[in-house]
Amino acid sequence: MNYSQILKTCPFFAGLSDDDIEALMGIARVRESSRGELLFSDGEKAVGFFVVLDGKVKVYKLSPEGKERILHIIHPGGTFAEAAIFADGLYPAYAEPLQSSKLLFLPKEGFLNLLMDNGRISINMIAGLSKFLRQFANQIEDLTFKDVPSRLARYLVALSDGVKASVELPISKSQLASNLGTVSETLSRTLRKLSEDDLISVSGKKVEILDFERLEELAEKCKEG
Amino acid sequence: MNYSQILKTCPFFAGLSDDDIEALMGIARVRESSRGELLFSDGEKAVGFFVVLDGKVKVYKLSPEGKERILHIIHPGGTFAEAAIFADGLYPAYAEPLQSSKLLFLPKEGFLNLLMDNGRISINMIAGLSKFLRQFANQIEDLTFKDVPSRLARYLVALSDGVKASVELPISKSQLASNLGTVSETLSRTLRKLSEDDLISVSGKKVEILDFERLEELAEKCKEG
DNA sequence: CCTGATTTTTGACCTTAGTCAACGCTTCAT
DNA sequence: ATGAAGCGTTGACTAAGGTCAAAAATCAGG
Repeated sequence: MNYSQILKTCPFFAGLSDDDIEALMGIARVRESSRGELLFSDGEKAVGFFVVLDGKVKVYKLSPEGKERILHIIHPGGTFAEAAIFADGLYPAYAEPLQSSKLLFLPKEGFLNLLMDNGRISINMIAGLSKFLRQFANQIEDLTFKDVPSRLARYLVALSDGVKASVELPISKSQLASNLGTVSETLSRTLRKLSEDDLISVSGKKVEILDFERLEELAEKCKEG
Repeated sequence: MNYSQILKTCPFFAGLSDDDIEALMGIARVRESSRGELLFSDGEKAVGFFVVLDGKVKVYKLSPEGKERILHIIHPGGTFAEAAIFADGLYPAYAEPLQSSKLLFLPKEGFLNLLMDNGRISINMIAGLSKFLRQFANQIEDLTFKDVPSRLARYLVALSDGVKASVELPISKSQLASNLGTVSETLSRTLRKLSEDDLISVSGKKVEILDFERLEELAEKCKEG
């Protein structure tokens, strides 16, 4: 199977010429990793970054008590730890697959050389980082301005793409809780509350959106708003 | 006065050759702006980004009720909105000087062209974005794991550089509250509590650190930890 | 040195959401 | 089948911190 094809579909490498892709593949290594296997730890020296070809990876921080806070969930086509090989050369969090995954590993050395003389790749990388930055700014905004019901509503609206009436949660509810900055108990209660208000109906991982209008309204709403 | 000299001292443009700097200056425009003057708004089309030469600029989000949450405070040498000209081409927040400031404006068009064929500038930019990303990840971590006293302690420790026994708050207390993700009332109470515990002593913007040891401990500590 | 404006502090109150603990439901391996 | 382990749900309790309102302190002009 041809990994170059997969690379081309991934936003991080969009718009690259065949030569560029070939250059990238020249330094990349494929790596298979199974659920729960630690890819790297917070504070570890960063030797390269990853592209998810298949599967799902969580990137998370750990509190001293061992409670985890998920920063992102990376789906196929996404990259992670690309910021680490710059900043201070240390991985900033933990990473581990949520299921068996196929990854592409890009070693720091080779990649930096490539960047030096390929403006296209650099600009893509910059654009990708900018998007992350945007996401994080939104998360911070949410954490300060929105309560759990709003954050959940926003998540569901985003997941539904503004159209689908029925969505499937791509991750477990406790993972979702961690990603929304809350705990599973609260998420559970909140899902129930939204159900009781006839905004959604939940059965397992399947969530029906009953009242898109009001759900979106809730997503926009702020604390005490 | 020579702005090139200032550019060279600023991390974003570190390590650039004189030619690079000259190229940058060729496309840059100097702009003076006074306290409270809106530089750009959330959602506005991004036509370029800024370097702070002198003064101080706040970048913030607004809740629908008009409450502001400060995302960063930019000091001289710092840049802002550089992510905006990529991501989706819109400014992601509001920006306005906290005092009369002198800024350098880099227009999007010219800057992108420069990036295309200057690997050094690209890599610097990538490194800068990575650092922001790191900061944001830390903020998210803090908001989920740490309570207000810890966040304040961390802020003070950072401000003191681990040495100075006495620090001067560079911004007003209500601005600081917003930056720490809380409100001025809570910040006020927290400062008082830390004073009563003899960790610090406050008078106006001047904060004496009385017990560095315990303050650092508090900064590390987590909710219920 | 007043005076009006802004910032900071304080007090009383109340809501959100986290903790702890218990229990139901699956799934999987022995 | 039967524990064992993991996830999800529920209830009772608690505390951190936000809101509102008002006093106190600080600052800037005239």
